[in-house]
Amino acid sequence: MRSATYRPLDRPELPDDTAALARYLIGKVVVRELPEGVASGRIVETEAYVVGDAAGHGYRGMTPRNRSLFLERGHAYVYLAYGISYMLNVSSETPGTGTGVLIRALEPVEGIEIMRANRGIERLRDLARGPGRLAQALRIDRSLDGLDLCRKGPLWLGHGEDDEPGEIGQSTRIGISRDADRLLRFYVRQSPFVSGPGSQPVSGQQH
DNA sequence: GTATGGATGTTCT
DNA sequence: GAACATCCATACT
Repeated sequence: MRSATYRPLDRPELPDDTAALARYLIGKVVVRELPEGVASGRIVETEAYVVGDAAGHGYRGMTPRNRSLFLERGHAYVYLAYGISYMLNVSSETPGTGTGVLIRALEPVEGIEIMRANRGIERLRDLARGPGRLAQALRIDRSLDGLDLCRKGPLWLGHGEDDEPGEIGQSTRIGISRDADRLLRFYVRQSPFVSGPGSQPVSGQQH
């Protein structure tokens, strides 16, 4: 695999609005720098947790766990879900807002053997299909919480090699109950690397 | 292929 | 005590 020379995202170009940021991040690249090498992947699925959203972790104010969500947009918010899986989020909007974008799935690009070792499985499609799997593949945990993702470092965001992510679908979010009807999940329609069982294009035909 | 239940940290009622 | 932005092993159709 060629060593990709990605350009980090510029904070000023990140959309202010959380849903727009979730849409914008599709096709961008998550880069993880580890001692044994670089692992990276294209973002194929995101979810927005917006202002006034009862499903958002920042909805009820700041706690020791979620304080990174209140940073200027483009910072990492990492938390442990169900005591088992880490989740990678990108903070959004103006500082103090407490909103963000959950990165739900990647198409592996670089360092695939590193991801296989971290996950303990072989199958390419399952390496980063789902937020917990993605974090495990890239060895993301709370030590990366609060990191500036717009600067090169142990974890950062870059532009893809082309800006053609493909047709983007929109649907309800997965695994939540509050504010569950809002179409705040974005994904690459034809990609096999998006997580199920969603993938149901609410805007499309399904009957 | 689908369905179900267990593991388990943090927050909230 | 219950809920939760999940994953995996196991059982079953």
